[in-house]
Amino acid sequence: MAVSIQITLNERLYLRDPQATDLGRRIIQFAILLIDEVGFETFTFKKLAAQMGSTEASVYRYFENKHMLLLYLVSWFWEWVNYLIDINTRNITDPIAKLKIVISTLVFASKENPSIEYVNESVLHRIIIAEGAKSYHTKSVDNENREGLFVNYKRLVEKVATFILDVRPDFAYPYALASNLFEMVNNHIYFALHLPRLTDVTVVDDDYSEVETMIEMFAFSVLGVEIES
Amino acid sequence: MAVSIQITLNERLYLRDPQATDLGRRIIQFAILLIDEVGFETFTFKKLAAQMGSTEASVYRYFENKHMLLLYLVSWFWEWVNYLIDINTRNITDPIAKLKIVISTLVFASKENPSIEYVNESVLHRIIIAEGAKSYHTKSVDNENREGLFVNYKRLVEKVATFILDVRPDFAYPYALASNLFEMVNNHIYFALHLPRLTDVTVVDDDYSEVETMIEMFAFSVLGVEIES
DNA sequence: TAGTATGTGATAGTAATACTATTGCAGATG
DNA sequence: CATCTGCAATAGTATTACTATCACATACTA
Repeated sequence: MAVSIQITLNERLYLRDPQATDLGRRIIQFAILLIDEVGFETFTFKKLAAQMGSTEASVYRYFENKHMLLLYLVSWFWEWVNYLIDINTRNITDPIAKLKIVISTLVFASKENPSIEYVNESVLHRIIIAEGAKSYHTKSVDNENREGLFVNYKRLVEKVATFILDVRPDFAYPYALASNLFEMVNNHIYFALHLPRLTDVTVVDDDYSEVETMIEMFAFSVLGVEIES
Repeated sequence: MAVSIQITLNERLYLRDPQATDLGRRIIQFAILLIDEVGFETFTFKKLAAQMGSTEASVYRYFENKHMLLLYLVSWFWEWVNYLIDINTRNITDPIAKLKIVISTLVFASKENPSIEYVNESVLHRIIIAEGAKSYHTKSVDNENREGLFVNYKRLVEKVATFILDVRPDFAYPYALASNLFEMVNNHIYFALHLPRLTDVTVVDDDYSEVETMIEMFAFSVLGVEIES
């Protein structure tokens, strides 16, 4: 069952709001599937239009180019994770428990329930893992950052940083630890699948629990907190 | 003064060995400068040839495409770091000291001495920081990994993993910690420069010492080792 | 010394990519 | 009834990512 979530994103990410029209939602839906299938570099608006039974020009009315579309998807994902973390930590007061929930939400994002019909969150998670870093590794980062195109991610990192400070108010690197948790989760899922000699964890049949255990161990030992297994 | 270092790389990275000819070395030299200047996505062999006063077709005789050229540069860089680590840890027996040297070598790689005339290591380091992740975030990772195109990086991670085990033989995640150190160094230098709200460190005038301090703190607290400042 | 392989430059050409512009039409809205 | 919105269709351009061929200089080889 689809819960009605309103994901609010920076208007500069798109030319026309894809959430507002049928074609827009189909663009999002098929873009996720196609990028996952062929990879971001070989993905083109022409191929996307062909898959959707629409035209290249129509897609260009929604997004300036494929990079903006990627930025949109990435922002959408982090805003969604942000929402999940809010829900999952509601009524939780213990800061350590909250941080554990953040980690498990990150790792198991794709398995969560509240969903939007036209977004396949599980496939989108794969895209974030494989292509997410490309969204900010460009010559235009500084301009795009100035225009607020990364706010969703930065806000999320900020939220986790405050959770970290709740655990240890004197910790010197709350933002770095927070962003590192995000990067590490994605990287080690990717490594486990493609470059296993760069990690110690394994992922079999979409079971990411080893990643969760490892990230917890890293996070809490950096924070000097003993956790029971 | 240029020390004669022989950097040995997988032959499948190139069509013709760029280290062996004058044109080849010029390709490497100018490619590093041009990628740094315009970014990898807008970099083309045509522009490179124009800069060098050569032709597109000549560049294509050395590298299959620009992705292979990036793989070459990345491999070259890690092999060079590997060499630096070997030199810097020679005669060091204390495992903690060795790990510290690894971290400072990583952070200050671009400032190191032994250099090769046609490679601007400092600019190359910037490329690795900004574009390095793109070398393995492609649909062809698995094939390229099978062909051994990532061995230099994997061997380096393996070496650091053994250093980590020297510090703490019972540590459960030596490879993950090692690869995370590499990723973290690059990420946080990049964040400090472009997305400062994702980190706590600052980089002013190419001074990466805050990054070094932070990475040391992370590494040794994960390993449960007290370090004096 | 003639012959051949190697490295490079020059030129040309193709298919795909990354767009932009214009027209026209159907359905909803005022 | 007029107009606005969303969308499809068509066309066209500049650039990208190659591939192929030929010519020429040098170097090594028989």
